[in-house]
Amino acid sequence: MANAVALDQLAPGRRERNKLEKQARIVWAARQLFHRQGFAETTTQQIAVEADIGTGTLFLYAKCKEDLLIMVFKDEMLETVREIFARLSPKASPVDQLMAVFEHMMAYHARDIDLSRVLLRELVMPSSLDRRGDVTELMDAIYSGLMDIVRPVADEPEVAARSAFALYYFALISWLGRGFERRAALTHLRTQLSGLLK
Amino acid sequence: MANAVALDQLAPGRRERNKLEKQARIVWAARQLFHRQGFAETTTQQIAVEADIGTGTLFLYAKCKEDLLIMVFKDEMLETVREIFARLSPKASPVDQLMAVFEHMMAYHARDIDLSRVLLRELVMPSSLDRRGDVTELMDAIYSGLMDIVRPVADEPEVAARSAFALYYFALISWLGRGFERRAALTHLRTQLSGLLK
DNA sequence: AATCATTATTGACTACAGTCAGTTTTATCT
DNA sequence: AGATAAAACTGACTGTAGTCAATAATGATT
Repeated sequence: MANAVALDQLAPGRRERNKLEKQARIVWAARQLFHRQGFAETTTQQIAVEADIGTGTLFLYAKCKEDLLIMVFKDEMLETVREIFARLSPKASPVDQLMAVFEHMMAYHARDIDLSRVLLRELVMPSSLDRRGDVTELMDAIYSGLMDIVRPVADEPEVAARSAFALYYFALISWLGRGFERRAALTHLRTQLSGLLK
Repeated sequence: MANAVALDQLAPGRRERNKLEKQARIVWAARQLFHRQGFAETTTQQIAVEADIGTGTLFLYAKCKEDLLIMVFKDEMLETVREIFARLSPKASPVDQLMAVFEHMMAYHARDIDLSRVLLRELVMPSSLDRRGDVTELMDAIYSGLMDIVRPVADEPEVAARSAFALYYFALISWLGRGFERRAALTHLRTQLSGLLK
C-alpha cells in the first residue's frame, strides 16, 4: 500500500517508537548504574535488568559495554560544550578564551573522573574501529568554536584550532591517563597555547 | 651468613637468574604469538603453554595481557627511536627533522597496525593507572631528541618539544584510532609544526 | 481473520582474563 | 643433613562480556 510509506515519513510507526523508548530506557538505566557504582562495577546484566530487557537485547542497541557509556555521555557533552562556548567573554584574549574552554571541559570530566577515564579511553583509542561511537557532531561543535576564538590571531584558523585541540587532548590524556596533576597540565597547556598563537 | 649478601651483590643468585630467564621466555612466547595470530586471537593460555609455565605464573610477570604487549614492544621501540634520532641529517630544517622522526615512528607502527593499535591504546589511556607499564625511558629519549632538534629555533625548547610531541600524538591517534589516512595525518602534522615553530 | 515474511527479543551458553588456596622449590640456619 | 622460613609456582575456578539459535511480536497481503 503506497499510503503506508507516506505515513511512515510523517510519524514513526509503533515499531520505531518502541525502539526509541527502549533505547531511552537503556541509556537511563546505564546512566544510573554507572554513576552510582562505577563502570567496572556495573555488569551488563544489571543494566539489562534495570532497563527491563534481556541481556541479548542490550547488545542490539549498543555495540559493547563501552558504547553504552558513550551513549550516556554524548548528548550531555554536546550540550555542555555548547554552553561553554556560549558563555565566553569575547573581549578576553584568544589564549584566555581557549584556556577558559579547556578548563571548563576538564572541570566537566573532573565531576566523575573514573567514568571519564573509560570514556576517553574509548573516544581516543576505540577498542575496535567498527565499534567506535559517532561523535562527529561533538567534534564539529568544538572545532567551530575554537576556530571562532583563534580567527583574529591566526593566519589559518583551521590549522590553529586543530593544533590547539591537539594540545588540549594531550593535556587531558596526561591528566586522566598518566596521573599528571590537573593544575600542572593546565599550566603547561597555557604555555604551549601562548607559544602557538604567536 | 654475611657473605651471602656480598655475593648477591656481585652476581645474581639462581633465583634471580631463573626469574630473568622466565621473563625472557614469556616475552619471547608472547612476541611469537602476537605477531603470528594477532593480539585478540592469542589467549593467555597459549602464551603460558608456549613459555612452558602455568597460567597463574604469567600474571606474576605481567599485570595483564596488555602489559605483555608493552613488554614485547618496549625495548624494541626504545632501540628504534634511538636509531631514528641518530640517523637525522643535522643540516635539515627543524621542521624537516621533526617530520623525519615522526614519519619513521609512524612507519614503525605501520609494520603491525593491529598490534600498534592495542599498544597505543594502552600507552595513551591505560585501562587502570596502577597497571600501566613504565615507559619513562622511552619518553625521555624522545623528549631529549626533540629538544635537540627544536633548540635552534625555539625560545623554550622544552615547551616546543612537548608541543611537537603532542601534535604528533594527535596525528598518531587520528590515524590509528580514528581511521584517518596516514598521509593526510602527516600532511596536517607538517602544517601544524610549521605553524608552531615560528 | 488467517497466512506468511520480516524484524525484534531472549537467556542459556561460550570463551577467556585474571585469581587464589594449596603445593613445590629454593635459600638459610643449626 | 634436616628443619624451617620464604618465595615462586600452579591450574582449577570465577565472573562477566558478548553470541546465537530458537522464539515471539509485528505488519503486510489475501
